[in-house]
Amino acid sequence: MAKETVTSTAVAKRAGVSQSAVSRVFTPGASVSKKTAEKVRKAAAELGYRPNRLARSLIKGQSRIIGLVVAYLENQFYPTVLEKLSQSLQKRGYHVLIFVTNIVQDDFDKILEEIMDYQIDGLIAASLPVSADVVQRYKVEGVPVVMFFNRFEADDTLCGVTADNFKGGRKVANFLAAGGHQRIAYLAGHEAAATQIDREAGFLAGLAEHQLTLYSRGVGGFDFQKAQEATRHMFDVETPPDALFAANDHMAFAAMDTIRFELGLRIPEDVSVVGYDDVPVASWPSYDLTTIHQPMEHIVDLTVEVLLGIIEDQKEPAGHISLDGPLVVRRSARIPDAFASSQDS
Amino acid sequence: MAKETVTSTAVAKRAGVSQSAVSRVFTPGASVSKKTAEKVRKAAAELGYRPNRLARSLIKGQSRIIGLVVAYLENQFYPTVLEKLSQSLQKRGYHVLIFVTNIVQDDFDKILEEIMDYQIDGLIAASLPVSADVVQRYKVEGVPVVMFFNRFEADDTLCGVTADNFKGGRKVANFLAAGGHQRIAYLAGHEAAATQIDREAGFLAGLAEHQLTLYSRGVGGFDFQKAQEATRHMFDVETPPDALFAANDHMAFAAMDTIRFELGLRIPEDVSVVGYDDVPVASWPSYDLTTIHQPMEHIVDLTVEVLLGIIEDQKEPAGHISLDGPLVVRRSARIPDAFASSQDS
DNA sequence: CTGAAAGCGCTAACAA
DNA sequence: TTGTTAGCGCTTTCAG
Repeated sequence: MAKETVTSTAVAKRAGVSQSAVSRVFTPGASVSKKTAEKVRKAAAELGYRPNRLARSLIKGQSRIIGLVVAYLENQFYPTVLEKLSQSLQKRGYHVLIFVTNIVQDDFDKILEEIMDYQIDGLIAASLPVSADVVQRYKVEGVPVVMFFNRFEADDTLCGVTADNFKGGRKVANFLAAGGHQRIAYLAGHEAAATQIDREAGFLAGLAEHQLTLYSRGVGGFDFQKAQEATRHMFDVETPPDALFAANDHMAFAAMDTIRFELGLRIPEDVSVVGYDDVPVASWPSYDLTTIHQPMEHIVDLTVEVLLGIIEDQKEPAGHISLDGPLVVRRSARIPDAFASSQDS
Repeated sequence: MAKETVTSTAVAKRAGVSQSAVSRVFTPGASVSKKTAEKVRKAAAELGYRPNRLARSLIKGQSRIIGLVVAYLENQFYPTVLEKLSQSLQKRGYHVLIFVTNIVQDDFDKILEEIMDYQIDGLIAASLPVSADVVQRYKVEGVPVVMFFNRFEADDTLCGVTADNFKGGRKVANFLAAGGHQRIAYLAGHEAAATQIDREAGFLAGLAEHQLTLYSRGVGGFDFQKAQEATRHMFDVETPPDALFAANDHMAFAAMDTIRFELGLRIPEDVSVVGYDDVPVASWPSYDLTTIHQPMEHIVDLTVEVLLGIIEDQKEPAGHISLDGPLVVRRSARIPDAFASSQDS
């Protein structure tokens, strides 16, 4: 019940050594004799002593806390990322202070300030539709920032790891073109979002390479309901699209449900649907969605590595790294012969 | 670039006041003259000063950090919970240090120690299949612990908020019985899990009230694939079940996919399926799952309230609170006349 | 290798 | 209302 803090001084007294001796025992590379260490360890164990990280942080000027700012947590994609990230960081002795934010700008600024107050050692920002300079400001304040699943402006001073959304979009275009589709539609995400912009750009570029243009375009804003509405709208025409590329899986599911259950069309016979992300649900039989796989584990690993590289080894930020992800061919879209055995494109 | 820490002393110097004056300006209920406050604010702004929370925490003995330990992050249910929780806490000036753990016991102990090192003000543990006494130990050390989505042993000293899983299970039994089902199967989760045990107990109790017994039982361990296998197994008999209650939605989806696409049975004509949780996907047209709704927001709110009550007002732990959740009637299960308009049971 | 002493940046009595 | 003075629990010189 009583929250009596066991301090290093208490341990020192009990072990019959100085307080600094205790400190040394709990400091990895310090020089202590075996005998002292033993005495101290014993006393510490008896008292249930554990060093106070806050006090240590205050001195060392580093907290071993990494701030994580995420928006869009409802996205099916994040849980796994969070898990990986947190575990990966834990393994290296860091912990994650999490901040969930809406997309509202001023919120974001306030949150960022709050984070900084914890003297975090680094910041990871995911999927923030934020102008680079907001983050920039904090980077200048001395806190390394790595972004991921994000978009990077021409600004080369920020570093980040991301999937190559442009390439991914183009892959989808190739795939759909190879499938002989004639009326290809695109279901866009949140217009300002990094991923949205790049995926669409890549997709359009890919179509152009095949002398194709977009048949129609709807905006789903990465939202299930909005995606459904947009789909209805795009298909409510004399000759509906024969293929649809959704900017992420979440919207692809929405579209598929609408196409099948409201419009009564068959997938992939009448319409091919392709998504982006390869979230777990994509492989569920009900959807069996053809989609671009995000090399998530790889992205997370790299993000951690880059960030800790900056923090611990003063390494220069690596700039933008973008990782390629394969097209996972399932059965929601017509399969061209060339892709018959699910290979990458 | 240079990470020069702006301290309160620097601000004091610039404002021409004492360092403690600066401190007071940034301490909510302190007495400072308007004039001083202004001077200090100005100087602080110019220097870009923000108080160092770590230093403050060291003195006050409280960090305004809440530890959150979660297992099973892959469950579709958590993202939303995390978001709500984090935002709710942020609003009250606390932040969340997150720890993701596997179900391995010794891992858990280590993690808990690490958390404590941050001098967290409170701990929220979600869905941990952990013996009460591990957490107990920490509670004794003076850190309030609230668990949620969890199970509570007879041990009444721990407090927690949870959905009333027993009642929920019984509701499902009533519903299925009212639907005239004769061969009712149950798809169990992780055998040791809190939710699993209570839901099944309630379900069986409910069946008994209607002179029914379980037709068959499979174990899916809250895992998609395992749930599919268990379903296959349960239905691979001469006369398969005509109703299936899955211990959570995730497994219900797995079961539905197997029932429809592998077994070629119709839902709900041939088999009724009911889940538990009411995750977002449950309302998607492909599944349209009848399920017990978890009053998640309510649970989260209450959890925060209880925890902060203990921390800030020294309130006595409230013991176990369990919240009732309604049955959401959709179309994955035959609808008895009595339930025709989707009401609670 | 070890103890003494000086802080890290801040809050909280205590006088003034 | 203010400045002065102790620390919070720990790390880190600096002598010894």
